[in-house]
Amino acid sequence: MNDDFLTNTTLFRGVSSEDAKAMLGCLGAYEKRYEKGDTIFHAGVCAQSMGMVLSGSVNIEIDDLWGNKTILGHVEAGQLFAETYACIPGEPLMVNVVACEKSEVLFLNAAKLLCSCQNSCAHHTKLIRNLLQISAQKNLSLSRRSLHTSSKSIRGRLLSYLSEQAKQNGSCQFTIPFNRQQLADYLGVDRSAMSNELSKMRSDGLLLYSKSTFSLRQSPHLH
Amino acid sequence: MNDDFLTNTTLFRGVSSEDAKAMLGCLGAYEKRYEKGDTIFHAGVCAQSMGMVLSGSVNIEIDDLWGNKTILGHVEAGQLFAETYACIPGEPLMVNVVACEKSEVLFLNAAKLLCSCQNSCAHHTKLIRNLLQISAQKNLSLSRRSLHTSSKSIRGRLLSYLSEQAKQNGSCQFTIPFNRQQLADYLGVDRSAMSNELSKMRSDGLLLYSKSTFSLRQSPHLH
DNA sequence: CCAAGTCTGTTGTTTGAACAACAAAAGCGG
DNA sequence: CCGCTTTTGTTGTTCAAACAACAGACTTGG
Repeated sequence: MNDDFLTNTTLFRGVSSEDAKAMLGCLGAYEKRYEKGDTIFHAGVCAQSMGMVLSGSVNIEIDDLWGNKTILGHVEAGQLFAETYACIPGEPLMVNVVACEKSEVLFLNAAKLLCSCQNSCAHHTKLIRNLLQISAQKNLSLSRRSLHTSSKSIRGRLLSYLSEQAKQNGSCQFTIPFNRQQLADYLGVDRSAMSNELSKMRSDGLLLYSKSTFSLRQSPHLH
Repeated sequence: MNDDFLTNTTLFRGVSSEDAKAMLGCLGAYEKRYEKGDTIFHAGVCAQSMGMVLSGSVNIEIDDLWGNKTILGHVEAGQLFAETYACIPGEPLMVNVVACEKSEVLFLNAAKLLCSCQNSCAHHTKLIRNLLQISAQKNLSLSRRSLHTSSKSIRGRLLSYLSEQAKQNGSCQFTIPFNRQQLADYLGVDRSAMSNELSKMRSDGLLLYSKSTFSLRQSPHLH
């Protein structure tokens, strides 16, 4: 792990690099590596720890009884996952956490983070404040997915998602963190139907793309 | 407001009734009344305050460009809304908050709650911890909706939602907080198609219902 | 470099859900 | 109590998306 990796994460923002490292012991931290496709947390278990992605990235997924996979979110280096469950001890996960690629994860003991131990860690309060921010952000990203899946048509969902990506990147050209199957799972539609719709949208002059890089044309707000 | 209303809310849990009341001034609190259907917060605005439902209930909704309404959640007396936006100053709401019925709302200034003013309010830290819990819970309820809308069929969505309601109520018979239109908006399906599917499920012997009260039969896990 | 596997795009078929329109029932206010 | 509004249920039609099957492009590792 890079020396100032932690200070640049949202969780440790405002804590010096040395202090952050010192806190790791107090938080029962340990690292682990995963290969692409490995399941880091299985739905149903109670997570003792929350995870911070050190490298690579992971997806938050729901698999229902009928085999549908739904991707709720994508977590990149520096970000947390399962912190929700960490804040509600005893709550079983309703999602799977799966490595998108070769990844390293830092686990932090949730109980230790939340308890107000007065000993070594003067920064506990800071961390809890940061965690509140992170939780609120996660709320937004869950709401955002609901927004993108609120349209009943594939085209509507694609436009909703893609125009937001463009906005987030501050450019009409951008690369998304999903391949076709993952994008389909995120938007809750069939992959082949989605590929088909993308073609139509291209021939309608709405956008260009190759692989995971998209380029939106002038009027993505029209349907 | 009842004398020990606040102490029984998740936000003020652990704070005495007197202390809670004393803090209200510090939090810039004020009350407001709404009629059924009134919009409390409009999407796009930046909420200065978060709301606590004192009586009645409100829905969190998304209206997309094509007129689809999606209900993300239902907030009852004692619970908060817009606290996500309170934690991320400057973030515009992507949802509408609409009164489900005649309701009273207590607004609390977000900035004042989050700042660590050392003056009167010794309980700020407590409140922030409670807010973290609340945020995590809201995360769960958003994830839960994603779970219930992950099936592509109306029946699958209904079964997912209804079996969870049964579990939450600890009984096969329970009353849901939605009417048909609201349930359809929550599950992201057409109301009439949903009514139709409910009839079929009844004649298939899966459940009984009248108005908003349902009674599940033995095997709600089959499709 | 080649072979095996993965990812993406294409097409045709089928189906389930949206939609529209209406009837019946329930709730509400005067 | 009666008329008006809202809610719920029913039916038929239409259409978009799921599904299945496949071909070509792209990766990857031996």
